[in-house]
Amino acid sequence: MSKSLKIISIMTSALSGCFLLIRRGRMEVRVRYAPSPTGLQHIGGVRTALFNYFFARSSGGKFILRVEDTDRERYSDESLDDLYQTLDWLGIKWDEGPVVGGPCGPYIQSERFELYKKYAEQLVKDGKAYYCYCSPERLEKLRAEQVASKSEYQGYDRHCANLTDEQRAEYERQGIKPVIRLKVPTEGKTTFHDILMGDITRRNRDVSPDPILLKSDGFPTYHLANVIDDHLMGITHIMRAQEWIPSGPLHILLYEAFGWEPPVYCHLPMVMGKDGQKLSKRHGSTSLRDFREKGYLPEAIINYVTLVGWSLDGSTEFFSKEELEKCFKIENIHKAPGVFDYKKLDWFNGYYIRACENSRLEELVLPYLIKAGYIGSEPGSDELELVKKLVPAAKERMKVLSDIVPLSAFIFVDEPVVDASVYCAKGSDAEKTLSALKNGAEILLSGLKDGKANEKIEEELVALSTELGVKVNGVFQPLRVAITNSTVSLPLFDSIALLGLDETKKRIDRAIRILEAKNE
RNA sequence: GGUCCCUUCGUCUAAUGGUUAGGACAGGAGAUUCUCAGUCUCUAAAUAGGGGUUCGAUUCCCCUAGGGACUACCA
Repeated sequence: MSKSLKIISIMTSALSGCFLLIRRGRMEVRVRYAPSPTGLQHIGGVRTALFNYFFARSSGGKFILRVEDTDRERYSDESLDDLYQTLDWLGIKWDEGPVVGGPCGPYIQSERFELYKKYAEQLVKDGKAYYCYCSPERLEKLRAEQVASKSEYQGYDRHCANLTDEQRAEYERQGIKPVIRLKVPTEGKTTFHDILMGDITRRNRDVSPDPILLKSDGFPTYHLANVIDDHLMGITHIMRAQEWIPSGPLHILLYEAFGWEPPVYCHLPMVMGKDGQKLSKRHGSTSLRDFREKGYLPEAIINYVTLVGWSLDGSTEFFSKEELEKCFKIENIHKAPGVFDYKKLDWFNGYYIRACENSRLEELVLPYLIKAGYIGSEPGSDELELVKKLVPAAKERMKVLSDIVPLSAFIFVDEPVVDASVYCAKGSDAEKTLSALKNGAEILLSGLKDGKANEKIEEELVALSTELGVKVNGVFQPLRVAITNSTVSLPLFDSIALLGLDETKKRIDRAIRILEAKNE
């Protein structure tokens, strides 16, 4: 297909898309998530995606994914992969966009390359924009001077706003590739409406003067591509982070220059770190990949992230994706920025892990055990059996899936505690500890061999503690340290079941030897 | 510097003119006859400050303070 044909097809498909909207009688909600694939998907972006997605679903509209890959300097394939993977992992499906297509495609801006140029040139023809030949060096110098002089007026000095034909021809002869800049009016003011914030007005003289629409490489800047695509794709509501508020008036100016009706705006409160600054790497993990790798569940991320800057009624905490698809309301979005609380996310994640079906949890936990080298990369049936026993015992102790590794380490890595004092519980002494270990082992091992119920054995151990004149833990602690090599562990009977009787006996005998050597 | 936005417990938030200002996380105390976790109970903790309007302001208006964002051939 030739380039011009392709443009025509884009334009007509956009038209038919719009026609579809109108034909439904009532204006259908169409929102979009339009990330730039220049890095990994992070919490802030995902929250924007979620809000758009839930708003679309709850209002019976369409959720569109658009890839804004106009910055070829920072673009990476990895980022694009990560975008798809992340949305897929979260279970967010887009109605129109890359891969699935749609009536307003293509949905990847680099594939619409020629389109933007055409619109930008039209603006020049209409006298709404102009070619600028200023070098980056000159602009850099200009900026440095403005900063140094603390000038109230900052930005481009409109050096090329009124070039004569001769001047232009001369620049062209020199082979300078121009950019196209929008003529921002110096008089008057521009207002846009935000659902949350109300009307936001800015004097045109305060709008950053004459922003670049088309770069010298022929790619559009964000402002141009964004406005054109939002219009052609029939976007009705723009939900994006509040950091975009300052460019709102500029976008309105662009819509006016084109003679288009601007959509409704809804600027989302930002997600901050503990120090009140925009959330970033130095606050902790921000990329979804990080969270996925550490073992956060998608339902926990969705639940918690949605609750930063949104609430249903102030008391409902747990929301499934499906529930949010029904009850999400744009009016319940907050104005004020919110701090991302890692602890609360942990709490949600622990909750969702506990709510998880054991069979699913077994599968989720497997990669972590494999990565730790605890089980083979293709686990055998005995290994799977072990995991099956491990999961219910470890489940309510996990905040993230990777917690399975420290919780189960005692099974796979045997590093005995050689410090005798560790075996001794508070209120006990070396002699009683050794005695508790010996007698306790006897009760435990023979009881288990005879198939006695755990509760029965536990009773006998408690009786032993009374006999020795120590607290219950005075009996359990030496056994626990002997068996799990730690004062903190899974419950004793679970630990033994995971280890097997032979290994348990071996470890207890060893501990007895350690304590005896010490007591001599 | 300029422009714009924001302001209820430490954190996420509920209450929009009349409540002992509610819930949750985190914190503290206790219970659960094994540690840890979990669960349960209890507890401490807020309307940024100052002016108005009003019989009455968390809620409406103004000012101040604090915080944030933007001010690129990045989005």
